[in-house]
Amino acid sequence: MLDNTDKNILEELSKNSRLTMKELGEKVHLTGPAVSARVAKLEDQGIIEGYAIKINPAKLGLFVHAFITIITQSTNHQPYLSFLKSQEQYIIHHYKISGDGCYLLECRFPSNEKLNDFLEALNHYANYKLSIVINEK
Amino acid sequence: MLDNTDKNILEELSKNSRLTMKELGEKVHLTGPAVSARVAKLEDQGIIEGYAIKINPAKLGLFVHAFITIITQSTNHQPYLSFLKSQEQYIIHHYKISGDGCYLLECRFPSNEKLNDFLEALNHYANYKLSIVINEK
DNA sequence: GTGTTTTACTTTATTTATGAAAGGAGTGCA
DNA sequence: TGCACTCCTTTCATAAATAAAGTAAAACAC
Repeated sequence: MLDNTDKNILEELSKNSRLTMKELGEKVHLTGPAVSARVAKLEDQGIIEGYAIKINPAKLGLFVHAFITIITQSTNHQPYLSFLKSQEQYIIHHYKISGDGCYLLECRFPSNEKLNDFLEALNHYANYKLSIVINEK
Repeated sequence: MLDNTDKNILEELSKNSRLTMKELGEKVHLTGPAVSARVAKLEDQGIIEGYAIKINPAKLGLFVHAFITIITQSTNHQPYLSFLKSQEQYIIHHYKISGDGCYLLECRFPSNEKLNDFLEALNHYANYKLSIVINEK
């Protein structure tokens, strides 16, 4: 399905998706139009879903990175889900999981105070276990 | 530090980082050169760290998305860390955390079989708790 | 209040990249 | 051998990026 050139294209675009087609072509030993056609194909196949930027969260004042495992008390998750919708600003990802909880939240907060506020509000809807990220890697 | 135009720029680039500066300019009501200068500034400030692609993992055959909480037995984490380095293909993120474990791993595997192989190997170095992602959101 | 500097922008002109079209090389197949 | 298909290159018209110059408004010194 994907040959080595395609894999190289994905790798180069992962590192820098704003390469020009000419630059990308040079990296994978193709001309601009050739690599452009391949990228279009990868988009059509849905392998490339989109193009995004990497933002430094600390520079935006988001200093606290937390994972919160949710254990809902009630079988009706709707109140919890509605609450979450009101807190979208802090939520990066929200996964439904099997294992030690019902959901896993990945969040970023400006401060421990805001995290504390969030947890107090959350506690009306669910129990939780908190993990704070100290470091990546 | 950031005005509304900058926030709009970050939002638009998060949705599509391959916009031309001319298109981006139209969205935030600036000319190409003006928005180009702002983006360059955001890069210099380290707010924009880079440009990446969103890849559909399932289309690359990565069907199993898992979070693994690591509880190391020994105080010497080095064997575990070396083991991880040999398994880089599966690791998306590796966080050092406070809370219910020492580390949190975010991984993607082609299949439950590969996940099982990974866990059996992992078990020589650490205890773990496994959460498998059923769904995002 | 006046003159100066700074900042952020627009306009213009040159350079560079994109994208469409045509053509060629290699592969599979009847 | 001849045909169809895929994937590529080359060429060229169009569009975008970028550098440079000029403008307008705000900040500041005196």
